[in-house]
Amino acid sequence: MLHLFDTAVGRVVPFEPREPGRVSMYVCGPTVYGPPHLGHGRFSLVFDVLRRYLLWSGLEVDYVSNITDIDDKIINRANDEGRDWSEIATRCESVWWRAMDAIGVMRPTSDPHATAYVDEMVILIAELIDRGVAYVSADGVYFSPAVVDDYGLLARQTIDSMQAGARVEVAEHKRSPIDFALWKFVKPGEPSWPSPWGDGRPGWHTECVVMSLDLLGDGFDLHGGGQDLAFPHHENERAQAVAAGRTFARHWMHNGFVEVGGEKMAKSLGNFTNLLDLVESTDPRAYRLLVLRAHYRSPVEVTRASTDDAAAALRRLDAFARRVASADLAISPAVADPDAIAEFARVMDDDLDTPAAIAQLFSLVTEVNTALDAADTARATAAAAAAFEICRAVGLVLDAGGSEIPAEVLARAQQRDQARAARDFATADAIRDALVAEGWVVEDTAAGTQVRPA
RNA sequence: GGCGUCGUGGCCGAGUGGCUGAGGCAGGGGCCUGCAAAGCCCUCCACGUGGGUUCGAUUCCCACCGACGCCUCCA
Repeated sequence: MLHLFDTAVGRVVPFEPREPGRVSMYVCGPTVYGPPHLGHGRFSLVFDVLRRYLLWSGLEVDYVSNITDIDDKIINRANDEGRDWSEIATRCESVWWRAMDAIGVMRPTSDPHATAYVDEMVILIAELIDRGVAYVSADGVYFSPAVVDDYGLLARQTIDSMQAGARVEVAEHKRSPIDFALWKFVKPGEPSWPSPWGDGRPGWHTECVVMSLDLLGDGFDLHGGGQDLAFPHHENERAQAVAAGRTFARHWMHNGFVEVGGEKMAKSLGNFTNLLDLVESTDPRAYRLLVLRAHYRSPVEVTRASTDDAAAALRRLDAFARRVASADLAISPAVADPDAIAEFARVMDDDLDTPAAIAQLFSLVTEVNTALDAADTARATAAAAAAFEICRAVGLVLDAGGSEIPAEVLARAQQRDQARAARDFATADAIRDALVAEGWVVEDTAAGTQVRPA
């Protein structure tokens, strides 16, 4: 059975779905006001891997990930650029999906938008006011988290110790520094929606509460996101749900940061790499491999050197895939080495130990290569099938070649084989040198000269 | 100030109270090859510092040094 670290209890615990055989998960998606960066890419990959592993394990997965399409940052950018806020949101959202597709992240089962849930948010806010845990102030409606007994659960801090913090500003309209806005009254030039307390727009933390509960129901299985979302965002979501008498997420999962030069990558720090820039400058699969090689809770350093390193590792996997393809083995999930599959499941079930799984994958590659060298087809087939199962479970797509090679190039490869057969190595080498100079990788195999793009 | 994480070889990055330590990349040697490439085999290189607990610590505890994160912008 899968075990995951639960932020709410601070340790690895069994992950038991509310409904056997079916997992409901909610992953906090982006606020669409700018290009996605590597940090967005990481959380998307981490939860994509979890989702695929659950699917691979035979479970159904309801995967909800929101698009925050109304927010201060969107409005600010719209004002800066003299555009409509919705235009910013729409454009950034399309860039978001392009980036997700590029790194091979499965589309969510549903992708609710905050603006489509304003009515539901108003209902929740009214409920919180009725219960006396939220109040109307001069500039909006605020929530008092102090009423929630275990507030600070996800922050792993008590309210008192948080208030000792120097950064907490006492906004003039709040009763307590830790209170947060559920509803912000409209200011000139801002988009707004009607509410019983005045026109305005929702605060950030409310949307995820209504959307997750609406689409996944009370007591859904897992709520996740980047570590910086644990507090305040998730803490505040949870506080609202609890205060409204609802049962919220059963399990909380947060992934570690992407770092650059040992420092967190963040838009606010201005040290971010645009996700699309990364996938355009290197093999997009390299980022997935890089993320898989680190444990999801550890920070991962992403530099040109580390992506190049991952790309090089990928070349070994692709070479393996090509070799298996040309060996014409009868590969299917059914013939996968059961011991290898059991070992893979064992390490993945241990808090998603993808580094161990990747290590195992490379061991299987070596095993297959050795078996093929020894013409041990049975061994090679079982190990290769297991390796492909691992790849499938973590969403790693290997390239077994098969791309279109121009007939003219194939003709020259044939000429080279003829020259080699005639032991005319000068001609053979000249042909190879010419092909290499044109950007082809040339390899000799039992089946003759093989050519593929470099 | 409060809370917390981390410090592993040339690089990335796992892991463990003792059989000495995943994996990848890079480096060296060998096998294979007409020569290469790919592949296989072997190999160099590590547990921040100082104490403590222990028969034994890289792994547990304490201190220190250093890095980083959260304390309502943040994936």
